[in-house]
Amino acid sequence: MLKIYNSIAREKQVFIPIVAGKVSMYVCGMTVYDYCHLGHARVMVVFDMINRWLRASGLDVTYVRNITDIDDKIIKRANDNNESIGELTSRFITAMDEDSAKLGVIRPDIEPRATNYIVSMVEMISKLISNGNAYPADNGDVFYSVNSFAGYGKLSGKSLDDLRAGERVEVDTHKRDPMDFVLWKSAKPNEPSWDSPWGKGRPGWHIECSAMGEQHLGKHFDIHGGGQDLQFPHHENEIAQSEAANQCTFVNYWIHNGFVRVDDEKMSKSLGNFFTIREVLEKYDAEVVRFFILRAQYRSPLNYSNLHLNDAKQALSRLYTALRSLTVEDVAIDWQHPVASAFQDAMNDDFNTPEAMAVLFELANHINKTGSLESAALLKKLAGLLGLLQRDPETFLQGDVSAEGYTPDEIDGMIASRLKARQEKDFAEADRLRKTLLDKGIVLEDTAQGTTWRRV
RNA sequence: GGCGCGAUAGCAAAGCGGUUAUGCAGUGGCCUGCAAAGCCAUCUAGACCGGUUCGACUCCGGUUCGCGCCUCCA
Repeated sequence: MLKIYNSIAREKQVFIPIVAGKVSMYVCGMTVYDYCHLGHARVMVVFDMINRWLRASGLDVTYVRNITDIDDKIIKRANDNNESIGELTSRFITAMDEDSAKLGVIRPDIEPRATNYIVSMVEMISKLISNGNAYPADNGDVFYSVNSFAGYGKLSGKSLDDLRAGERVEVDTHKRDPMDFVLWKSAKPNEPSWDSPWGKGRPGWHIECSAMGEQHLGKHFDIHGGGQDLQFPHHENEIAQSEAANQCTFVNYWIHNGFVRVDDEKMSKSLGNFFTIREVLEKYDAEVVRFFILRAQYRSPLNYSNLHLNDAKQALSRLYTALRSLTVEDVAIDWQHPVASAFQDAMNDDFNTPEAMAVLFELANHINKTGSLESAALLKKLAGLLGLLQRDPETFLQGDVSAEGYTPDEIDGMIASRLKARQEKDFAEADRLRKTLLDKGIVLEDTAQGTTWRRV
């Protein structure tokens, strides 16, 4: 029985799909004007893990993750770069796909781009106006009237009075209420624009997700996710739009993942303290990064540092070491098995990956003690549900993202020389060779089957 | 100012009203020519103050500190 922490209820709830056996899930994806950073990596990996677990649980999942390919920052960046918006966005969509593939993320079923759904957005805005939830202002913008929607604030736990008291919203004289937000922005010179009943313009940010969600998953669907920072105003506004337009509940379960931090501060563009995924992948194996992300519960803050990545690398090495030199068969998971059952319980408890991983380590310990092939098969299979441990162990243990030092052939040659020295009881020479390799980060391990090596 | 989240050992990170979380690092032992890996053992916990209870890291209240949202943000 899967339980999910539902942000709108502020508690864990048993997950009951709208249609038995099926799940409709929408996640707010990236605005493509720059490379993805580690915060984006967390969203991609966390919801990939959720997607995988829902499927492993036998559910038929439709996973939609949108791409925002039109907004202020994109327009500005394209101008700064002297390139077209299309060039800019397709460049960074390609980069995003590369990054996510490296992190072992399975592509969502549908990846809609905002600019392909302008018509749906215009329709939805028209509906909101005729329902009395939105109004065109005299400057050509169309605003959503927050006062017209009784449930405004139910996701973020904010009341309109509190929000107004915050008084951080810039006063726009065209708005009836300071909290009203824009659905349609009238075109300014040299900006991309589309025709609409209110003149040329482009959509506001929030409306795209309401429109694309409805197009692909219907007016009412199961799960909507994204980073914690989207809870307000983005998701709050989505609810206001969709529920006012469609007169029904928009989403049953809201899932928000915690931030990646640097020095206990949120990693963000505006703070400038972010690391791009590709920067990190220059130093660390992508699977180590994925392991690092899933080692924390998805709602907890996750501090990024080299120390923690190194720690994660050591831990993942332990799992791969347990599978080393074992021939693992691909068999179906027996969920009656107590270990598999413990893993399942952990995952069903709001996707508790740290506890699920503890089960994997207990399995590794058992394999190391007994050499059980059955346990090895189970370890690989369970870890696979998290998108981990699917490579050949030697490939992982001997891999080196920086690709410096000796080549495998050179290492094998030195191992052969060392073996000869050992046979001749010339341990000084044998140790010298071992030390030479160690200085380059190569550790030798003498086993009954011969000498193996790995990179530290 | 309003709303919310958190505080666990050297570091990271979970569950749990009473019984070893787990990983990394450390220490001792086994193994090894010596190592490494592995195995065994082991040291470091639950911010502070009250309350509930036979018993609290776990529940309740308060204090302190940290973080987030309230403006674009994953």
